[in-house]
Amino acid sequence: MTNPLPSDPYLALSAALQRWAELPQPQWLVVREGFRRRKAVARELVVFPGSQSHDLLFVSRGLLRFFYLDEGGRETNKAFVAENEFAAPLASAVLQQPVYYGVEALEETEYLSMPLGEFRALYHRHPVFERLGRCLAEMLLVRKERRMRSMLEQTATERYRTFLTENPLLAERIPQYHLASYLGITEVSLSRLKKAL
Amino acid sequence: MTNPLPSDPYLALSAALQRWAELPQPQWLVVREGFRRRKAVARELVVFPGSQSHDLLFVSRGLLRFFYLDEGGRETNKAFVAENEFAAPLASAVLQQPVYYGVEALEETEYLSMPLGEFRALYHRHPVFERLGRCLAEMLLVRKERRMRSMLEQTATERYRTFLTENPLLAERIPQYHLASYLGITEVSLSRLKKAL
DNA sequence: GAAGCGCCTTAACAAATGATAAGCTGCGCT
DNA sequence: AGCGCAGCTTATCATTTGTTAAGGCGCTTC
Repeated sequence: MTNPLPSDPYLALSAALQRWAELPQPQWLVVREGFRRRKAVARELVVFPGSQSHDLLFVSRGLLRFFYLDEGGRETNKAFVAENEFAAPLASAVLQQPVYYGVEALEETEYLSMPLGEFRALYHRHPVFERLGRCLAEMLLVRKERRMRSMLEQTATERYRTFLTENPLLAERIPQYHLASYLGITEVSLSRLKKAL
Repeated sequence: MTNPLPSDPYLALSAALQRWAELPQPQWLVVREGFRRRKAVARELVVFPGSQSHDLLFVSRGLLRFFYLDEGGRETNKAFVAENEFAAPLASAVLQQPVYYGVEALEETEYLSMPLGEFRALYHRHPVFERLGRCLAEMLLVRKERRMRSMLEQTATERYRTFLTENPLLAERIPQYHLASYLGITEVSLSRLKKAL
């Protein structure tokens, strides 16, 4: 049985943005205009690696997997982004490079998408947009900082345990082999250290 | 023989900021007022791990080493910051937590320091400060993104080679065992893979 | 129910890395 | 010169992780 009253993704977006800055109605309308509503079925490729289009994403339902793709064709999971979370190829945009990762939907996913160039152009229009941009960058930084520290300080086993405690619900939605890649090990190795409790 | 005309660190700071946004004279003076000039001798501890004071740093001469300190007392190098580079415990400030890393001068270092809380308070005073804050966060994000990708996709050997090609001069200023820690391996292991060319 | 597929586990072996200890080298100091 | 120390290397062995291959389990599809 699905939710009989599906919440408006734009409502969720508005709430998320308001947590960063008080967004006056006129400016909110500009943002709302920029974001397009999109859907992806499970296993659908949302962003193709090497894409020239940079999009700011906001997931309202479902789960996205972000992955690097090396020359050998091997994937390494970079992040998982679920409900009410943002994602953006900020580094690529700043450096004016094509997006170097791909995005795949792990479940049927509903999300909002706005060209990052368009969003960044707003910075010059009104200070509140600049603030949103700062908060976006800071949020991404905090996320990456936590991950970086975890990778440098912890062993694979510790990283796994940490992930489970911090994302108990999310862990059940992610296939083991994708989680392993995210933790920086192989599926076999993860299975092994799980057995060792 | 030292430089007979030592450049003004504030001049370097101004140039660095101007690269991010056109900073009008009055606002520049506010920033300049906030930054204090400091020096550290080689091996001096600039920031003690767990410190409650969050500082925005700008190195004008020398080299700083940023390191995590785990419960067992073991250090892991998080970053090296040299001339004309910024560093800031943005994640800690955003989450309102004590700084979870330490900073040590690897050489005699001259730097400018401003309380991060003071800097962030400026965001509400003028849009140009907000822009500087955004650019600061974006820069830190780009730096961390590159590092993260390198850690996930590359082997220790590849990371070492990459570091050498991208920072040939810096590599010679960093002791091997500190570089090893930065690369996520031990000093012994680095020595080993160097021999294997 | 048989076949196919996705996901997970297990086993056996190879490779990479850690831990510990010992020794080498350059350099500053007295 | 002799000493002490910091930084680097080397050797040895233990541990972790990767690789490859095989099989199990549940689910869907025909």
